[in-house]
Amino acid sequence: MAANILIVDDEQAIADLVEVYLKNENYNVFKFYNGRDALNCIENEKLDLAILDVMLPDIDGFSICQRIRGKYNFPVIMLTAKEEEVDEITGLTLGADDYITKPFRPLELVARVKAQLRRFTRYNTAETEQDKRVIEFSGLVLDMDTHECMLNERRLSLTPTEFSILWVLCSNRGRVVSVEKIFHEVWGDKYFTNSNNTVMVHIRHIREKMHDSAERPKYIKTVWGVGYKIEK
Amino acid sequence: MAANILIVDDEQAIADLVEVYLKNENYNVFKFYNGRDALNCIENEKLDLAILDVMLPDIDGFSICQRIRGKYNFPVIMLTAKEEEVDEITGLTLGADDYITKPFRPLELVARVKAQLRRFTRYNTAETEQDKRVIEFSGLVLDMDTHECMLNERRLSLTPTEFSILWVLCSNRGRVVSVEKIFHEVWGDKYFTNSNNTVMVHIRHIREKMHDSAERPKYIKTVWGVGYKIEK
DNA sequence: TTAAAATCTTAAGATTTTCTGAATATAGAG
DNA sequence: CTCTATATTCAGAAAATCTTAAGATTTTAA
Repeated sequence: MAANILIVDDEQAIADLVEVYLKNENYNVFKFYNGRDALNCIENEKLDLAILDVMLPDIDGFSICQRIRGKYNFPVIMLTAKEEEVDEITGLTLGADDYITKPFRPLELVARVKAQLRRFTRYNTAETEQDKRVIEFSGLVLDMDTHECMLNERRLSLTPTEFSILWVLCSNRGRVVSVEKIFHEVWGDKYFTNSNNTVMVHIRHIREKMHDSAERPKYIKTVWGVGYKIEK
Repeated sequence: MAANILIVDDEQAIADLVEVYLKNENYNVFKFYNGRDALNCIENEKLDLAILDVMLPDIDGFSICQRIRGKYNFPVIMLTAKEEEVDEITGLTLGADDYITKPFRPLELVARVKAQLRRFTRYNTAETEQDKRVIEFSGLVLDMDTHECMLNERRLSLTPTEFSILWVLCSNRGRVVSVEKIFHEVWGDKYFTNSNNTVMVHIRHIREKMHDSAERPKYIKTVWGVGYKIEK
């Protein structure tokens, strides 16, 4: 059975985005644009995790978090705008299990959600490849927590974007991943444009660091007309 | 029971085309040329999927998508024209489950629709031959996701068009497929002309890669005056 | 706060792959 | 044998991908 997740953010675009990515992972999503409705949901639904924006027009995220802590026992992830960094410590001490600063990568959000759910054994049962925070196969090791990447004992220093792209490719290995999908996963929809080759340039850089070549690639293969692929 | 699918596009030709292909797959199609009528349909019909053009004269696809997200729980596929201004598109595609850029192949559209419907278990029950994304029989394996093709353990590297044509032949195996039908499936009606032999050339290339010959073909047989056929 | 470094994005052009149409050849039907 | 449908070949056009580099932006360090 899928976990029930609450998302509250008065920025509807953010809440909607989060909803899409969570639904994509087959979670049940309860979405609200204000604190009042969220509190109501908390009382009436059996939740497994809550994602709360700190700044809400009516009841702020901290208060909601405290309310949850008082009566329930499920993890809470706080969303904070970059400018509110001062409050980070406060939020944590008030009992949030994790916090994410906006803007965030869908990939990152989903990874954090899974990490929190994992702490509650109920959802440990069928851990798929996609749920892992460390990917390791044929000489390649990727660690989502540290963003470290090792290839045959050699350490590749990847930039955040490069790491994210490689992560997407690796967590879908054996399958072809379209450029569109990479965009979707790494940047999120709102940065989507049709006419740029940003992904390609990053792929190029990753290949370079892997000592891989486009013409006869050992790792990242080009599937013409479809996308990129890493062999199983 | 067949799924209910909404298609909205102010380019009537596109909407009509999509309608034809979806009806061909026995879906119930609700077709509209503007956003207002579409919204009305969303409220009154029990939909299973929506295909929305981003640029509509009255209410844009993005708004419709948000409206759906807010109240319902079915997948949304967005249609975007490649030529559309980047600025217009940025931010407009938020929240869709998949994207297809125009022009697209009917085959591709149908495949994406099925992929989305599959995510909703309700329609998993009676998966027919046509719904599959992998075709496998007598030593031949075609994978729609990766565009990979294996013939007796040997890997054929087909171009996108070649793959599409072979897919059409295989998914209709045992039956003769006319050149016109191949055109219809792979390119869509509007590109159909009688005065070229493009399909033939592609068939030739496919046969070559299969080590097949026209005079005594093992796989793709020529049915004089009718079309091509792959034995069951 | 400012400067330096790292990273990201964009754009233009090069390269590679794929598609198409024309010319010509071959094979089957009547 | 003739007519027509299908096959073959190939070259130019079109499309997708790759490469490079410069400028913009963000992060880090002083």
